[in-house]
Amino acid sequence: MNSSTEEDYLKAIYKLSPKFPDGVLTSAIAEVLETKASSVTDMLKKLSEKGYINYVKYQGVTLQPIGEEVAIRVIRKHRLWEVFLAEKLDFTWDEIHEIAEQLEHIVSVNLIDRLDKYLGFPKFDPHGDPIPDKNGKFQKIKDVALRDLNVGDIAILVGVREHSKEFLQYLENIKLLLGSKIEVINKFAFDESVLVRINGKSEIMLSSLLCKNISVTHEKPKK
Amino acid sequence: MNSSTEEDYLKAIYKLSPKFPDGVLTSAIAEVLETKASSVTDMLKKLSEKGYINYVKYQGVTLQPIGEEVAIRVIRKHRLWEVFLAEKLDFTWDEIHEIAEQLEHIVSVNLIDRLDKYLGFPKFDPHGDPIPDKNGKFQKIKDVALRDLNVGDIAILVGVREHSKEFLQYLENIKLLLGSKIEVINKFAFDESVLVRINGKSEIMLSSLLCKNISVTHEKPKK
DNA sequence: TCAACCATTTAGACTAGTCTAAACATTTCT
DNA sequence: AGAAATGTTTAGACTAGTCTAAATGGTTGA
Ligand SMILES: [Mn+2]
Ligand SMILES: [Mn+2]
Ligand SMILES: [Mn+2]
Ligand SMILES: [Mn+2]
Repeated sequence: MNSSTEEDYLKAIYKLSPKFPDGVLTSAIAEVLETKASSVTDMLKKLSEKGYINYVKYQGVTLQPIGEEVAIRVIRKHRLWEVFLAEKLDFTWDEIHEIAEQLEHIVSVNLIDRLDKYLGFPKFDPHGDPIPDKNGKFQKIKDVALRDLNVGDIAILVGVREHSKEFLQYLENIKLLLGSKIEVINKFAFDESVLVRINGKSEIMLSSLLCKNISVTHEKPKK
Repeated sequence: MNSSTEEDYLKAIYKLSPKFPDGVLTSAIAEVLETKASSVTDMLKKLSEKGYINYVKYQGVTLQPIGEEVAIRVIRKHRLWEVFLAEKLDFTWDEIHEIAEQLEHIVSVNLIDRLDKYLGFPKFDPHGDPIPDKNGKFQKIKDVALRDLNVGDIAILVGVREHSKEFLQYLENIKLLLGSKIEVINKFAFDESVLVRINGKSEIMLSSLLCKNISVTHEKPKK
C-alpha cells in the first residue's frame, strides 16, 4: 500500500516523463508538487528503495513498470471522480480538479470499478483527458494545439493543456468548452494572436498563450 | 482546518458522550479508535488547546460547542457517502462503512451539500442512523431494542446498534434488513433467545446478543 | 582548463501522530 | 485507613514528511 504522498509523487513523475525522456529532474517534480527539492530527493530515495522508480543521483528518475502501474491507477481514479463531480453533481470544470486530487487517494478494491460502471465507462474526463480502463489501457489522443492551425481551418476543442482555475474560468466565460467548434478567421504574426469564430457565432481574439494551451482535432473524440 | 485524525477523535468523543455524561474516558476513546491510551492523552491535550473539548486530567472529556459542530459535520458526510455507496453503487450495508470512513474527510465547501441534493436529501443512512442536515439538525429516533419487545408484538427493523461486517452480513444472510417486519413468537428466559417471524414468512431463533443490537419501532421511519 | 554558477544532495531540525515503559492518580477492597 | 489494583499521564523514542542551510556535483564558458 502507498501513502497518498507517494501516489502524488509517482503521478507527477509519470506526467513529467514525456518531457524528460532520459530522467525527470528533481526540480521539475518540486515545481509541480509545490515542494522543495530537498524533500523530493528524500522521497526519490524512498521510492527507489521500494522499487517504484529508477533513481540515479544527479541524473533524474524514470519509472519502473510497477511505479507506472500505480501512477496510471491514480490517474484513472482522479479522472473518473472528475466525471462524477461534473456530470452528477454539476460542478464546473475549474472546480473538480482539487476535489479529485483528494478523492483519487480513497482506498477500496471495488469502488472505482463500480463508479466507472455507474458513469457508463466514460473514455474522457471533463478536460478531455483520456481515462485508463481497469487494465490501465487508454487511447493516446492525436490532437494539436490551436496555435498550429492555419487560417480557414475548422476544428473541435478536445482538451486543455493547463488546468488552473484562472484558465478554465476564462474559457468558460467566452463559451469555449469541450466540443466547441472553432474556425480560424485570421492569425496575426505580430503577437501571435488568433481571431476565431466559436460555434458559428461570436468572433473573438485569442492570445498566443491561450492558443498554446488549447487542444483541437478535426474529428470529434469518440464517446 | 482539522486533520482527519482530529476529526476521527471528535467523532468518537461525540458518539461516546451519551454513555459518559460526565466525561468520556481516555480508555473508551482508545478502544473505539483502536489506539493506545497514551496516544489519546496526547490528542486530548491538543484538542483542548484548540478549544474543541473540555479536558480535565484523569476526569475525562466533554465536547465544546465548536467540537460538537465538527463531529456532526463529519457524521453528516459519513452517512451521506454511505447512502451514495449503497444506493448508487450497489454496495451492501456491511461494505460501506470503511469506505465512508475515508470519504468523510474529503474537504470541499460545496461537495457535501450537492451530494445531499443529488441523493434527494435522505433522512437516514443504510444502517438506519439519522443524517444531520446542513445546519446540523436531525431527528433523534425513538426506537427500542428488539430484546425489549413482548411476545405478540409486531415491529419494524429501523436500525442496528453494531456496525461490524460479521454482524451485518449475518443479518443479510437471514434476510433481516432495514424495514423488515418482525413478529415476536416466543421468548426463552433460559438464554434470552427470541423466536421471531420475519416478513410473515420464515420463523427463526435469534440470540440474545443479536436482539440487543437490533433497533425496532412500531412505526415506519419517515422517508 | 579551471573558475563560477546552478542544480542537487546531505545534515540537522521540526511537526503530527504513534508506541512502550515508567510514574502517578483514583478507586476499590481488606 | 492503608494497600492493591486499575486507569491515566508523562517521558522518551520512532516514522513520515517537510524545511533551511551547507556541502557537493555537473556544466558552461573565459
Ligand atoms: Mn492527490
Ligand atoms: Mn482532468
Ligand atoms: Mn474517518
Ligand atoms: Mn452508517
